[in-house]
Amino acid sequence: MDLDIGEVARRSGLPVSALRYYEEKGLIAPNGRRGLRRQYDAGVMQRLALIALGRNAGFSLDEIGRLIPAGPGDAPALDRKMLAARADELTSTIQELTVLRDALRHTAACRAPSHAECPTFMAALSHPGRIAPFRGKRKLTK
Amino acid sequence: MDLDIGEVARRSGLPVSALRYYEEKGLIAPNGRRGLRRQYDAGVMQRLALIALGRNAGFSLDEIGRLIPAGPGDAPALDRKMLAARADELTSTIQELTVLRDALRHTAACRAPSHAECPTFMAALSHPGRIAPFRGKRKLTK
DNA sequence: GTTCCAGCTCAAGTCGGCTTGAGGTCAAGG
DNA sequence: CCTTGACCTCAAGCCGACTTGAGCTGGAAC
Repeated sequence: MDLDIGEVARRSGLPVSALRYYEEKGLIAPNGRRGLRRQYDAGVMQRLALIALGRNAGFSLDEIGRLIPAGPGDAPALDRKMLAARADELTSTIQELTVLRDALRHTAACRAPSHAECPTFMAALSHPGRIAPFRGKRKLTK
Repeated sequence: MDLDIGEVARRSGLPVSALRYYEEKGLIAPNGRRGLRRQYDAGVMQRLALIALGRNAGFSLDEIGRLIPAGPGDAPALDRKMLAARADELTSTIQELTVLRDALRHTAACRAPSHAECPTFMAALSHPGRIAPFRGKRKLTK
């Protein structure tokens, strides 16, 4: 029992335009068509979940495409190396965010007359190498 | 002893084009000009550090502009409420990323013949509400 | 049999954060 | 004097991930 694109949109929370876009990018594909209409089988939902997972992990759609080629017989074949690498990156991202959050929290709470006089704040400011933005493609996710 | 834009670029790691762009957005301003050339005082470095901090925390340049108006006498006046709110958001972002990283790591290591047979993987997939992308402006930072 | 609705295609637009390019200015050095 | 190099302005372009709009189709309901 196949699903109309609208139904997939409803179930996934993604706009139909995004679904068509994903198709264009080769991330999903309808089972076939009924007339003009794309018909999806229920498995697409899992694939979308997987894509979302990837997006949340900071992969671009192109990377996701490389990461989860539709394996033969529909089980996505994941690239374990890429996953492990991203896991490591996430670890350092998490680390940075944690430092940042603590600094933010402290700064918000700190009652020094001027932030310039708060050592925690100043320490966060002079944290080495933090001025130039990440040059990576990490995005998380908009 | 004032700095040329090129010197600021060198010290901060930011391209000059980005510095001019920041100026256009009202985030930094030269001390004055010598001929046509912008001259910055050393304090700009701290301000850039602050901006970088904000970007890393996921604020847009516009938000940063609102967050750190150049206080009277050059000490930036931070909006403590906004900071606290973002700290809370960071906490949940961190939480999500941690779950994700663990799932990734596990998936990479897992030797089940197909990922479909790995319960950890499947659990990550069906984690509720994770399909639709965040609609916020969070970006982290590119 | 016409009015709808959901779907279709293709091209163009949007947004943030810059970058790039063309063309101009200016001080210092050979 | 003329070149070089660092800077200047302004307009346009770029990237990813979609969205929007115009104009079309095809089945179903009245």
